[in-house]
Amino acid sequence: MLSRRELIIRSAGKLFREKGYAATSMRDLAREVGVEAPSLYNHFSSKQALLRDICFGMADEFFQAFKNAVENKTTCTDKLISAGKEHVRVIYNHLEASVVFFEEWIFLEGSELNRFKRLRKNYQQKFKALIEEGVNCNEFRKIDARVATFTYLSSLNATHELMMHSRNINPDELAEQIAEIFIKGISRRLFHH
Amino acid sequence: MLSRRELIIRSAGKLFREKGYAATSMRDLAREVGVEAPSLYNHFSSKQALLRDICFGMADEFFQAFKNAVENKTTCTDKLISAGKEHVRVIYNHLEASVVFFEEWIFLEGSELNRFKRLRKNYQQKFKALIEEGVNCNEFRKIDARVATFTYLSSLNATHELMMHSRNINPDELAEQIAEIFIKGISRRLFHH
DNA sequence: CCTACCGATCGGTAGG
DNA sequence: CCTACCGATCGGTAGG
Repeated sequence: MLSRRELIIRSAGKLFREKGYAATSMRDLAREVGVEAPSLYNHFSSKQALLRDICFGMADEFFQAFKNAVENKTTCTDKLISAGKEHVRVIYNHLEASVVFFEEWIFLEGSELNRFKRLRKNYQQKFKALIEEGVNCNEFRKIDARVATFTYLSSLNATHELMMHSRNINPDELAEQIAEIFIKGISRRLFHH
Repeated sequence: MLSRRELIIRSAGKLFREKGYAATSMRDLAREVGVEAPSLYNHFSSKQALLRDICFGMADEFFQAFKNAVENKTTCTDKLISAGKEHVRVIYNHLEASVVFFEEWIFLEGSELNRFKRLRKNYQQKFKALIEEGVNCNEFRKIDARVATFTYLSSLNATHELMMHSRNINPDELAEQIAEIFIKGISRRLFHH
């Protein structure tokens, strides 16, 4: 059973993804939920608070997923593959909210915007550190870690478009294909399975 | 010298990127241009018409760039590298408008939205065809061309974020690094320069 | 959770 | 290119 609060936040995620944060009115959201607009304010103090909950909730998911991904893994290659898989699985499990996380966070206001940017940078940094470590220990060739991080993460993030159009896609296989291209692309040797 | 029309469209591109289409008002745009809001309607029939011009103008740029990129190239590898470079150069030359092209096209209305989606699909298809051809002639290994296309294009598109933050980046080098990772990642053999 | 309503702002038009 | 202005819609509040 979904609590009312949970229902509102999911509906907001759906609408923010479909029409964008700015173009979604509280009346649109109320209609989707099945109440009158002012009733929403019994659960959330503002439209901004809804966006905040979605964006930072997703940030938590991604950080948790990364942590689970890298434990019990030894090589940078394995860590990067696993982190990629977990990352895509989070997107798959939250197809609407993840788009809000990727594209609507710019509507966060004031200090929350800065806090969000820091979290995002921090997350990217975790991937970058793995790539740098792999370069240092000769697992990967000498590449620009910043560019490689962007390459990998943007490919992983783009999976939401693929998965949105065909829900019966397997997120694990998808992540594996992307990871294989990327890892092969930065490896010193040919890649054997 | 920029015509008034050109100035308006550039200002619109800047604001649409910064705040999004829906959150940018014609009054915001008028202030940026230095006129009163109603004066804008002497140059454009509506806010929607501005978005239309930016989105389809950028589509033209990308198609033209692709055409230039592949002529006089023989292998799929060379074509993909060259197309990647030209793609990134278009982004570099139109840093604001390209973000509108990537993220604000969802606010296109009615038949224009469908026309835009078709163009976009068509452009992706050109990359996909190169990858499929490369697989067929054994230049690349047996990969899912759809996934590979998304991987490559999303990495190339992400360069706008990198270039926005440091304008003195070299778009050619950036594209080359991404292309090298990607081509190596899908190649049958090790890649030699 | 609702009805009634607020001040602000929106895209756009009329008329000059 | 401007001033004056339109009807519609916005996020949110008061009060019950």
